[in-house]
Amino acid sequence: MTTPPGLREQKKQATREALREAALRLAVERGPDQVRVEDIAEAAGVSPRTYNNYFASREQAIVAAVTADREARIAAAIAARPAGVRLAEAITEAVIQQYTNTSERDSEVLLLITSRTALRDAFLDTTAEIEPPLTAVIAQRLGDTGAQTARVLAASVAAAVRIALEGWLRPAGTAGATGSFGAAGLVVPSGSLSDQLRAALAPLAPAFDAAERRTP
Amino acid sequence: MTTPPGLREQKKQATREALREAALRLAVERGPDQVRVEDIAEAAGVSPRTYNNYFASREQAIVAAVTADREARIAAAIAARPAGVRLAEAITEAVIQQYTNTSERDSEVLLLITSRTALRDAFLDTTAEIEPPLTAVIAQRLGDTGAQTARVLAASVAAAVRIALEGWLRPAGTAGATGSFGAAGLVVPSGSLSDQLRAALAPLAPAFDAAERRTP
DNA sequence: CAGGAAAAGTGCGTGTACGCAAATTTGCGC
DNA sequence: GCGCAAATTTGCGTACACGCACTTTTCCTG
Repeated sequence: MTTPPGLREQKKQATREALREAALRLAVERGPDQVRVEDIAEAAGVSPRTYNNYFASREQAIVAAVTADREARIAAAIAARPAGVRLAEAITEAVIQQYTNTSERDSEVLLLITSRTALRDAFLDTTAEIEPPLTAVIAQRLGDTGAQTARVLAASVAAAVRIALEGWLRPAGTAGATGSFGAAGLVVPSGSLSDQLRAALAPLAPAFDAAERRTP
Repeated sequence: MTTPPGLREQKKQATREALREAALRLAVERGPDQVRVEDIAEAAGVSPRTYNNYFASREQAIVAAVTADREARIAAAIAARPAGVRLAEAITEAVIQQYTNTSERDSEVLLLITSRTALRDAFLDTTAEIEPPLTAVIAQRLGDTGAQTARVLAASVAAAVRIALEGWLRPAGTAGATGSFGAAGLVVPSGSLSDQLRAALAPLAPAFDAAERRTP
C-alpha cells in the first residue's frame, strides 16, 4: 500500500529540506527580517513560485527547520511505550521527551524565533501538526468506536502543548533585543519546559483515563 | 475601571459592523470570489487600508457577519446557569444553545461559506475566539489556583467545537455547487449539529469533573 | 472653550500568496 | 532505449497584508 519511496518523492523531500536549511541559515546570518522568499528560493536553487508550493508563508520554512518531523517522532515515541501504561502518561512523557530534545543549535534558534511575533506565531502553529499522528495512535488504543473521541483528545493535547510553549517562551520575548545574547543554558522563563508541559497536560489526564476505561 | 462606552469606541464598533455587513451583502450578491477588499471598504465608506485595521483577511469580515459576538453570548450563557450544575454540562448546553441559534439568514450564508475553502477555514478559525471568555468563566468556577487548568480546558472546548463543526459541514461541501440550493430545513449532513457538539464535548467531561472536584 | 495629546484613519511602498496555464521533468510500460 | 501520461516546476498577473509616516478626528484638561 505504502509506495516504496520513489525517486520522485525523494527529490521532493530533498527540495523541502534544502528550503528549510536555506531559510534558517539566511535568517541566522542576516536576521529574520532581512530574508525574502526570493532569497530563500535562490539559495535552494528553485524559483520563488516553487517555494510557495512547499510553504505557505515566509515563516514556515524557518520554523520547519526546527520542528521538522516532530510529529512523527512523537507518534513513534508513544507507540514504543508498553501497552500497559496509562495512555495519559505515555503521551505526556513522549511529548516531553520530544520537545525537550532540543539540540544546541535549536536553543539558539529559539531565541531568534521568539524575537519576531510572526515567527513565534508560526512556531506555535506547528503544534497543530501533531494532531493527525496523535489521533491515529489514540484511536488505535481506544478501538474503532472511539474515533471521534480520539480526534478530540488529540486536538486537546495539541492545544495544551501550545499553551505550555506560549507560557514557556513568553517572558523570553520581553527581555532581549534582536542582537547578541549569551548565557550558558536554555532560557528558563517560568519553570522548565518539562514542568510547563506536565502542568498543561495534567488537566486532560482524567479524560484519557475515562476513555481508556470505556474500552480496556 | 471599565471605561463607560465612549463615543470613540461606539464609532469603532459601528465601522466594524458596517464592514461586516457590507462584506456579507456583497458576497451574497456577487458570489464570494467577486468581492475585493477594495469593494468592501468602499461600501462601508472607509479606505482599504482601514479595512485591514479591522480584519486581517478578506474572509474574516464575511464570517464575522455570522459569528459576531458569539463568544460573549456563550460566556454569558454559562454564567447565567446556576452554580449547582456540573461545569461540563453547563458549558455543553450553553455552547449548543448558541451555535444552534442560527437564524434563517445564517443557514443560507453557511451554504455560501462551505462553498469556498478559504471561507470555511476562516469560519472554523473563529472557534478560537471563544477561548478567552471561556477561560474567564471556567477560572471563576475553579478559583485562582486553576488558572492554567482553565486555559487548557477552554482551549480543549474550542478544539472540540471546531471538530464538531468540521464534521457537521463536511458532507455539505461535497454536494452542491455554488449556485442554487433549496430544501426546507438546515443541511443535515451527519447528525444534527447538537449531536455533533454533544459527541465532541462528551470526552472532555471527565476532565471538567476532576477539575471541579479539586476545588468544590 | 481653547489647546494639545492620544487615537483612529489614510496613502504609499514593499513583499507576499496563489490561481492559472505553459514548459519541463520523471517514471513506467513496451 | 522510446515515448507518453502524470507529476512537478515555473512565469505571470492579480490581489492581499501590513509597516511606516502623515493627516484628521476625538475627547480630556485647564
